[in-house]
Amino acid sequence: MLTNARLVYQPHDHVRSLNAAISRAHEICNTSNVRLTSTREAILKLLWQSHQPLGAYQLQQQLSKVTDKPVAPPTIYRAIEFLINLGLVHRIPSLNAYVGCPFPNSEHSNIFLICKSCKTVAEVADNRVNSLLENVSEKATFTLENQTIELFGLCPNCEPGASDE
Amino acid sequence: MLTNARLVYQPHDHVRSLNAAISRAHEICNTSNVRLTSTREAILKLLWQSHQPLGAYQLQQQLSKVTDKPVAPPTIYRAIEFLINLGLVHRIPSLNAYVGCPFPNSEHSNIFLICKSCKTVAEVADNRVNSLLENVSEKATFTLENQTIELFGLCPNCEPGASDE
DNA sequence: TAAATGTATGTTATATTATAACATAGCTTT
DNA sequence: AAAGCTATGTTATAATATAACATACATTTA
Repeated sequence: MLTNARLVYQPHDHVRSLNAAISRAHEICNTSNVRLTSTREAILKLLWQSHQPLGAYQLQQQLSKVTDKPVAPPTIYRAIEFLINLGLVHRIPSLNAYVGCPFPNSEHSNIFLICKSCKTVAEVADNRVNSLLENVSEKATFTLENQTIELFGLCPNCEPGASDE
Repeated sequence: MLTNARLVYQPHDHVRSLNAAISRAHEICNTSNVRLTSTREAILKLLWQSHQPLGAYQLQQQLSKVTDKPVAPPTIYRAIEFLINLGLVHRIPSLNAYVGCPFPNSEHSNIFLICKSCKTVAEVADNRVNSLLENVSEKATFTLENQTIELFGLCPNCEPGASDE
């Protein structure tokens, strides 16, 4: 099982993990022969810095601050679309919001753990889920192509019985 | 495994299944001591008649035709909210659209099989999925409350190798 | 190096989805 | 029939997303 749950739920070195992730993203773009322009990189950074998913208009505000000039929605949506196509970012449909993918490039099952209290989103990939859903689809004679799994509940920090409360 | 896949994917007697479903809905409302008013019932019928999920503004148009008078968005959203709370209707977040639930009242896992081609949505409930996701959540120390699982692909009627092509 | 081409961004307007706030109507109990 | 609750009507607007066309920037080719 692949997950960023510990990373998300615990304090950690943002700068270091961010730099690694950005290098990784540049590699991925080079491989695909596409450009990680400054706008796209900025959006990706904003998303990776936040464990809460960000909406397009939140990104607009934040990008506008960073670049110190106005930014219009299409700019944001274009960057998001680009990043999603590369698997660097995911959309959380029930929140109309976007998160950086912690393990880009790997085939995975897109399971999001969405905390109802603090809105933090962790991502999990588990092959057993993939095969079970494959099996469920087959039984219904449905040809599965991809999936989005949203789990709502409480993260360890917001769970009433949490140790540090 | 509980599913309406056969019903959805094959021709069937709409009127009969609709009447049964409406009676069922009335029972559920009586039990909960709430009212299935004519607007609410009309919305529910529209959703049950369609195997494609309907958006709020599609429902607005259709309801307006049925009742032969203008209907404003809040009317639709209120009815939808009411029906969702009773478990009679589900929202499909990635489509911003709504479907009638084929097995209201039963605890289930909300697995939607969404056909990319014809947009038809079937629903499946499978306890194995529930327990696996429970397990996945535990491993991430996440307390699971509820979930939405959207599977995208091709329904049997749209699958290239379908028998009746 | 300049023209040609393709890719990315800027800009304006508008579509689509959803909700807030307050007024009116319609049951239901007393 | 008055009071209280639930549901609906009405108007306005918020929040999310895209269309369409103009401009700029990058990359190749001549």
